[in-house]
Amino acid sequence: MDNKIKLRNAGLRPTKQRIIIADILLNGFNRHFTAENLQNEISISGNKMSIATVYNCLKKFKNAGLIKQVESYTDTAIFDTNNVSHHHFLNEETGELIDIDNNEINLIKLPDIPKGFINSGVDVIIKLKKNN
Amino acid sequence: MDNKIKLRNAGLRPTKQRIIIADILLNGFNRHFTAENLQNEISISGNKMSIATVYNCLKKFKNAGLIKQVESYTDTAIFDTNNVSHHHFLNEETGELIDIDNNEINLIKLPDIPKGFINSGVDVIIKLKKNN
DNA sequence: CAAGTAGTTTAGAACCATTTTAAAGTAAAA
DNA sequence: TTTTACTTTAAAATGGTTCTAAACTACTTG
Ligand SMILES: [Mn+2]
Ligand SMILES: [Mn+2]
Ligand SMILES: [Zn+2]
Ligand SMILES: [Zn+2]
Repeated sequence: MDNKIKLRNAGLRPTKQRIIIADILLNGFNRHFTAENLQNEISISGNKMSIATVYNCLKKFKNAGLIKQVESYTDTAIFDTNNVSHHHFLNEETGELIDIDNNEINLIKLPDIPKGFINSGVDVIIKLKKNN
Repeated sequence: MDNKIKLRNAGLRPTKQRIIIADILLNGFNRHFTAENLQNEISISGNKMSIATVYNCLKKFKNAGLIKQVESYTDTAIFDTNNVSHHHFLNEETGELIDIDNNEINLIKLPDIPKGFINSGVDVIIKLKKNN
């Protein structure tokens, strides 16, 4: 595999562990996974890796732009006295949320809903950063 | 306060603790907060409540429709081999995510961005539930 | 190649938000 | 009033993630 080279190009040392992970992840098929998912696949591939290393590698891969992490917006549970359906601005610096009325947003084009499912709600988050 | 009545109408027993929380939360001003935020405000109001009770009450309030919880989509960190900006379907039953290309979604109307900030990215999550 | 050094891996501990446990307390029902 | 179901609580448990610090390994320099 040229995953060794992919790692080098990304500015990462091609360690044994990183190559194992690159072989699993960087094969052209996109997927979502947790650290634990990945550790299991590493086991299945006949290797063994500490969970700390799995997290370390994922962080490096992410910072190098090889993968992304799905944004979560909230480390801790956030409650909201506004119990009407609405969207949010997210101040990326502070984590503060600001309500957006549903009628302030208009989604003109929606993707086809996967067969067998129905749209049960759309959430829009507009991230904010300071203007200069 | 008629918060005792509000609680009754919501099908909740108006305990001392629930009334303290209702007095803080259900005053007509909307806000976002964590369990810890609320516990602090309870202290400031001259009362004392265990964190377990704060969580218990928030869960009850939520199930009764008095407040909402901001959705987080992920209890655990989810990584994504698709490192191009994109949106997601969320299977609410399983937590599974499915990619949506950015060009599959068109936001025709956006709210005014708060003064001093710029839009640094929009995330759309379309929740899915089983059809029938 | 050495030898040095900077970066990496690891087991295990720590962290911390949230949930569970189980016992004591309280509100509503009978 | 007595009973029953529900609620509160301190403390322990849980579980994902990060930290610690020691062993290891990839790269650099001579
Ligand atoms: Mn932590
Ligand atoms: Mn947990
Ligand atoms: Zn809100
Ligand atoms: Zn994705």
